[in-house]
Amino acid sequence: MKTKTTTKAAVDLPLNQIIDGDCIKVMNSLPENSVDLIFADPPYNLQLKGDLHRPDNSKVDAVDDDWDQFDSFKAYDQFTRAWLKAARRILKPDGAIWVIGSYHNVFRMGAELQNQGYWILNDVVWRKSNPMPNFRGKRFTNAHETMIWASKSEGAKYTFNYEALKALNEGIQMRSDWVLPICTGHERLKDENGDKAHPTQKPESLLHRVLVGSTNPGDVILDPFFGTGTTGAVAKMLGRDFIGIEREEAYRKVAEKRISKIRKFDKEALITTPSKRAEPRVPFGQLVERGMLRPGEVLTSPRGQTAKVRADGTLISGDARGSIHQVGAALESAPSCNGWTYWFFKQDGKNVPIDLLRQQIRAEMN
Amino acid sequence: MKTKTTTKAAVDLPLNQIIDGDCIKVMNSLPENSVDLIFADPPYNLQLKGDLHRPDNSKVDAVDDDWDQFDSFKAYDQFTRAWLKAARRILKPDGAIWVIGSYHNVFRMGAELQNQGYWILNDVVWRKSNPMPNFRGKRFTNAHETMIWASKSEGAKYTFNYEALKALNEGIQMRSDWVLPICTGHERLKDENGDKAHPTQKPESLLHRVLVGSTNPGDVILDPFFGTGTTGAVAKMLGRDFIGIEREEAYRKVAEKRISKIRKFDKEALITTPSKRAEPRVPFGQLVERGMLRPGEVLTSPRGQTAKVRADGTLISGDARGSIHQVGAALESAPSCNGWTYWFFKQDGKNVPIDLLRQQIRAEMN
DNA sequence: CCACACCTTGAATCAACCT
DNA sequence: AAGGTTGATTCAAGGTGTG
Repeated sequence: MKTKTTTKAAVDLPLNQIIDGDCIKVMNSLPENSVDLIFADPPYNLQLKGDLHRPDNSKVDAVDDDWDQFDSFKAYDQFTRAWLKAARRILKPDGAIWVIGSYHNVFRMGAELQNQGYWILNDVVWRKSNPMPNFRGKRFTNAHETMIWASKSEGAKYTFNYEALKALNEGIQMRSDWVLPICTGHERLKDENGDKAHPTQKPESLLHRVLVGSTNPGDVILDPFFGTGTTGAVAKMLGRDFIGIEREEAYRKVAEKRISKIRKFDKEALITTPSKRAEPRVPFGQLVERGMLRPGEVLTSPRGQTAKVRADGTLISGDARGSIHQVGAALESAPSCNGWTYWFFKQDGKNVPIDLLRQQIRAEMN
Repeated sequence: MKTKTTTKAAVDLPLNQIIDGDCIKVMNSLPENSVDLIFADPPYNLQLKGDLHRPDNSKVDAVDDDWDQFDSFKAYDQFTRAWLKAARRILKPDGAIWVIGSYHNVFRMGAELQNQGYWILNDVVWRKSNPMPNFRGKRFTNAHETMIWASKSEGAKYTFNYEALKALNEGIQMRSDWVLPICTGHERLKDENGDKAHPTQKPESLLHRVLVGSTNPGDVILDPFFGTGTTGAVAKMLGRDFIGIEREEAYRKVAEKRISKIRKFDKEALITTPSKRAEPRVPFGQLVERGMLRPGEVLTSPRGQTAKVRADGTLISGDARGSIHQVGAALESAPSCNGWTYWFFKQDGKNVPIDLLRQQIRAEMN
């Protein structure tokens, strides 16, 4: 662990409190070079138009809060510039910042970080294991959000707990893409009506990884858009100090109650063993995309049936078309069929089951 | 498949060629509103101390202090602005663009796309299954790159082959994170010394997914940073036309040789799963006219609601009367309802959805 | 008690066509 | 150009209820 310059000012910080007010004004009132890490989850400026309904006609509870409304990109940029500047002033020279966003706002934040002299260390993708689908089938499922990790300036001696992260990842170096579920179940805070207390509550697992990786016990972590306090809760668990800023009273109240119930972990409890993953699913289409099978290539079955591969990973055999499983089932007049073991392709003059190709892909993934 | 406006200019395009020159000048020499898709993999630059060229080909001085750093971003932004503007002019109104980059440049590209009026549809993460590790253990393994998919403007009718992508993904909606290996092995092009011919050759699997998903056969795809021609190679395989622009002769030569060896896939293999919207529209009244349903016949819903068919192809159920969709929506107090799948009729004592009759009519039409 | 079916929900720039 | 009509469209978790 590296030693850092401790400024005299640090002792005057309002630690482990949630401050009421506009984050820019509050940050400007704090001493410069005084916090170790900033985690910021600012409004995304979603610009949603009409209502969205699911295929079952239920209505999606969208983010339509006032705090997410901006008049233009120009207004949003001005806001971003101001809070990033205020944040940079209070960061210690070897401090760092994390910001999180979606394609609506993250490009503007990233560009402004660079403009102000922050030094980007990584962009990290939070891949959601259970995202909301795209109901109308008009785009790709929006299945990730992007975080940017940056030091205060180029050459700064930022904190990176390489070994701890490697341990979190079963002994393998931590990558820039993290698969984590969204915040649901008991962790999701509810208001007195039983509705979600905050529309965009982040999962504690996300903050856990951020704080274990880029802070040390005793560090001061500031969150200028505190919301219902995930940053504070995880900081407290992990033996770090936090400063929260939040202007909505309802959110502050929920956060205070939440954090008061948190107990700091025992030191030994800090390390968790992640569970083993199931075998990853490999879509047949990937064999086509990757050129392991060519569109137009003919597959054969044990009973001599044939089918032709199409560019989208479906098969065609006479009138039957569909997935490897569907076409196999149709040809056998069976209710179902495992296409992976049913279909063979020619390799060096021999018939080989396509499952062999799936095994190759799985081997590469590990 | 939707029909698009075909401009007269399209016939004059230099199709399936690699054009020598600066991409901005070349794009400016092409007719406006003429290409369906642009795929761009521009220089990732930024810290390329001295390697950066302005749009006029003048060289940017080496940088080491903050002021020059700012100058370097400024020059990169100027370059980005210029080529994105040239690209937008030649895009058809319903055309789209894909750009790919890393955290060094992608935030600046994304912000500029938005500034110019492009409408971001998704950011897509290419998650590399075999990235290069971070050897020093100072950061997260840089295991992904980011692509941005955007239409020319808000409200444009961009191409999205939802069903084909879903088929590629084994029947599950395609997400915004794609796991694909980097380009290695036989696919990786070598020069005469056996070294890699291009430092950042993209895998064909990546382009396969992009082109299957966002173009149709016969579409024109332009790549302003053609390199060794992955875009052209995959376009040719998939029965699309391409236009490549590349100013390095060595890359052009490698690309030409590569593409000449490509064979287009069979027509049958190129057909991908069509969207249901593309099927011909059948008015419900036709079922009545053709005697498949008789006026007075009673339809039922899954929840036991009933309605009577009238001679003009409308339904009546209590006070509700109107189309199959309107009456269904009224009975369910829903904002909308697909009457084809909501209503059932009796056939041989069994309840059958009326959509079956529509399918019979459609089958006759072919 | 378990197994299984069913219901709810999540930072969303989510329609196309005809009159 | 605006407004009305047709009709296409969802995945993974977690919680709840029933047999």
